[in-house]
Amino acid sequence: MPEFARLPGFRDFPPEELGLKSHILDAWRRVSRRYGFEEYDGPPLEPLELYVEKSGDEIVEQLYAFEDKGGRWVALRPEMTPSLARILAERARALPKPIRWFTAPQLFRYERQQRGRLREHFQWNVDIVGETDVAADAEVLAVAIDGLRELGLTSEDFRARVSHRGLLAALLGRCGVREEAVPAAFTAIDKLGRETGERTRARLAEIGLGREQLDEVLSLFEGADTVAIASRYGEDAAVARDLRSVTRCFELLDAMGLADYVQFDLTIVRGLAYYTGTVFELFDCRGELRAICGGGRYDRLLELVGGDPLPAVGFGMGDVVLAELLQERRLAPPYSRAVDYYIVTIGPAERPLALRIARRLRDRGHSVSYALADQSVKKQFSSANAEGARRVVILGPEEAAAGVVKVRDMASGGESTISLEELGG
RNA sequence: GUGGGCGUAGCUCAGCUGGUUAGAGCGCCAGGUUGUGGCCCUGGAGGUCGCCGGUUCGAUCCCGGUCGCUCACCCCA
Repeated sequence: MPEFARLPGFRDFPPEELGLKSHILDAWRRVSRRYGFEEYDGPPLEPLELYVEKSGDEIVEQLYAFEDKGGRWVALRPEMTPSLARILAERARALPKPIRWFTAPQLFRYERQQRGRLREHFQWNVDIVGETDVAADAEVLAVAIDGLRELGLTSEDFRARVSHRGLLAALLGRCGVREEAVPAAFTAIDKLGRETGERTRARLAEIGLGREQLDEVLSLFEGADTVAIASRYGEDAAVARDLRSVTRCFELLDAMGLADYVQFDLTIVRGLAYYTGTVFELFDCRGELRAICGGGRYDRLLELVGGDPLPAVGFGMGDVVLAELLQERRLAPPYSRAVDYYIVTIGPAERPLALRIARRLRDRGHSVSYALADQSVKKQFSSANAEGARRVVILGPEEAAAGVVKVRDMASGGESTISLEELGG
């Protein structure tokens, strides 16, 4: 087979494959700009240190890292947020707040590939920096939702599940979970629904929860909505504060007409350590695919990377799972080629004139193709058809002598004779 | 990193419990004469049957290893 095979987990994008990816990235960019976000980018290769302490163990274990010829340890970027943090550390002070930035970089991870998870993908990142108000949380959620709506998906297809880490931590505290045990409890809760109830109970028991505490913790996730939580734990100041934030977030999304797309779900935790407040994930409604999108508020990260303290909220959405969902719902655009004109010459004598005509058409912005080698007229028409030509310009000795060309409309088959001046302007 | 399934032309797949020149459809290329596409007809190219080794008189078919793909686990950006 091929002597030079593709690296595992990497994709080729021949034209018929590139179409879907471009469709997705184009939609992302349109929606970003519609919300007033500006695009940025950074280097695909970064110093390894940028990730080793900020990104958490899982990411570091899966880094594509190596030593370069200058003896520097470098890594292909596995996520964009550290680069964003560095860029902002340099210039955030001079930027008007809030900062609305987006990007769609190609990211890399060294991990065995599986469905929806390759070693390389394109990830849409949208962030609002410099705004603590929960309106910013609602805003980025709306961008994520609109990104999917722009591609034809509806509330029948996907849903955003929204939670709040501060709220969950406060509730766990009320249930008797010690502060140092909260991260472990987060991990256990994150797995709710993905593994058996016994397994979760065992995990929670391991961190020192007694039977009653355990039952109370689990009851938090059994259909507990914001109203139920408020009535039961509302007297707790931290719970009340974060609950107000969550409630307001839903009110804002409702006002934006997106209530059908969001639901409160305390089991959403997210793996990354740096999230501080709102966290959310977008899933397909059938639950067949892994999360389409994940994000949240990370108010401490930018100062950890060496900048000023700056609150931030954002999300990442990958192209791989999304492409699968679009294909399943038959929302992927069909592959097609198209060219405005294909010039057919009857004989080699007409080629110079054909090239002059092509020049004029292209200068006016039309796309033009033609056979590069002399071929039969039949073959040229066949190629015109294969290339999706809307019109064919036919140029033979008779036309050349008369200073005209024949133009055939490929869809209707109708032909007309027009002068060279008329065609070339 | 762990485990399961798969690996035959560019693509989708056949190949009857191992037996001589490995097939089909689609795609591609060339024709169906002299200035016209999509349909149709004819022909052609293209495979060391992923790779290495073993069993056997003989292996695409059985066994082992390896690589790749894939699904799940782990974990999740």
